[in-house]
Amino acid sequence: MPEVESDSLPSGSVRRRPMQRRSVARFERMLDACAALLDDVGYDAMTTSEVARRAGVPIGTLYQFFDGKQALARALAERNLEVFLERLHARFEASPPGDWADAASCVVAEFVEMKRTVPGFAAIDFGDARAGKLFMLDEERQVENNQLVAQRLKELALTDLNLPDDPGLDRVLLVAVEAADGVLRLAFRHRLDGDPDLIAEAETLVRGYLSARLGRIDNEQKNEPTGGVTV
Amino acid sequence: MPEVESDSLPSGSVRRRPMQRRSVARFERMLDACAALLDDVGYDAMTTSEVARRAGVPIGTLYQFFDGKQALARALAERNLEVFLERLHARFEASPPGDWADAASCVVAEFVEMKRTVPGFAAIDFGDARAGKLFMLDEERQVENNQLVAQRLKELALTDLNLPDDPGLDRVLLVAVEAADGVLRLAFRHRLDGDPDLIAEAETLVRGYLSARLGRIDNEQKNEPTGGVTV
DNA sequence: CCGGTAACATGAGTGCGGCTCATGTTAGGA
DNA sequence: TCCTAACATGAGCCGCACTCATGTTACCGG
Repeated sequence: MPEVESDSLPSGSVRRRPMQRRSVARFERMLDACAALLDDVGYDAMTTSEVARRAGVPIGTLYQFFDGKQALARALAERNLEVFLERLHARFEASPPGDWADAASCVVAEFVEMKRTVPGFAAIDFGDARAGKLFMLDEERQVENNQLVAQRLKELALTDLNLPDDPGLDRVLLVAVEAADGVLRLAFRHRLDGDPDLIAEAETLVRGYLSARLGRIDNEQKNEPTGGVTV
Repeated sequence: MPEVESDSLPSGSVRRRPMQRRSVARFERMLDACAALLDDVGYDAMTTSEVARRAGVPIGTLYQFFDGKQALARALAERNLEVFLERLHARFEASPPGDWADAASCVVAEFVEMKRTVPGFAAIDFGDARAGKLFMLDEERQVENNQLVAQRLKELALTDLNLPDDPGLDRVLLVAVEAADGVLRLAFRHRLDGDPDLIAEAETLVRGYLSARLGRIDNEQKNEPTGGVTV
């Protein structure tokens, strides 16, 4: 019988979620070790046995909780996504953006902050499509990666702020997330702190796209539902 | 085919380039087998021994020409990049685009055509950052992936068409390529022929960005050298 | 307090796939 | 015709992801 808490994280990537208190700490330690190792040597050179060694658990224990190396990274990415959404929530409450473009700037800023401060986040973030299968939680509907991220961002934007909904909003946000993610990953490839020019460019790109697609909130032009970007 | 051709491909990813005629055919066969296998099972499930088997060569021969599995994929990606640039050149000659936005549409169209017709291209294209190290040809300057693609596209656009150059053009093209690449990969993730809505959206995204950044050719506004996108 | 059961723990071992290397064969020039 | 370098070969090595048989601890009903 369950000793403690309700599962806040999606459990699609873990083999067995710790039920007793003693194993909860080990569970987190394994994720921490994974994150540290990702920063040190990268995903390919990371070995599961080294993760286990750094976490101070035998290799068998690791495989009791995670389906494998990829699932381990996925679990870390899921934890990071929750952290990201929490931080974004706090940022939205501190100074609520007025339109989608400003909201996009918030998202970019928080993403950059995560890259700079959260262990393992620079090496493999929740949008990372490494092996093409992170976040493929639902085999049939194939919800994965940035699609999930975009979904969560939409919910956050529609509840926290009450930005206007829009037909096709899902696709627009998905495209924006995918594009920004690519440029931002590029910005952090060669510089630990991120290339500021490329970061700015990512923000410009997504702001321009969202403004053109969803319109400013002050002059809401709801005509041209599927029209092109008129720059 | 000449006996000994000048190396048109960058040789950074091959261990030994075939000098004698007999080995040239095998070289290509190995790349073809790699491409077919990528389509069949994907990169992770692809084994070098199976590539060798399908190409009809012993495993040792494969490793005489390629540094390893990753280098094999990289060599294929390099070959695909050359094919892509040739096709793009032909497309430009057939109907030359007038500005950067139209040129971008050409690039997107040809990229989609490649995804649909070239074996292995859907699974791993030249912009694919699988393992994060494709096209890292130059260890010191770290020229890789889409950075190289953007470079080649710039040369092609400035020579074939004579579009106006621009300060910061390199970065703008790099961002455009990275963004479009991400969205297009998404478009082809779940549909062999590509999601037409997402393809259209990728085109919209990059057209809008380039128009805002580089301006239309008819009203060339060279003011605001580093200014934001005014949508 | 005492079993009983399920969660938890352990690490030697297995299978597999990337890659090597010692040895043999062919091509092309002098 | 011989010599050298390019080419060819496949059994085997090595490292790593992952398993499994066996043991230990926590929790609960009685």
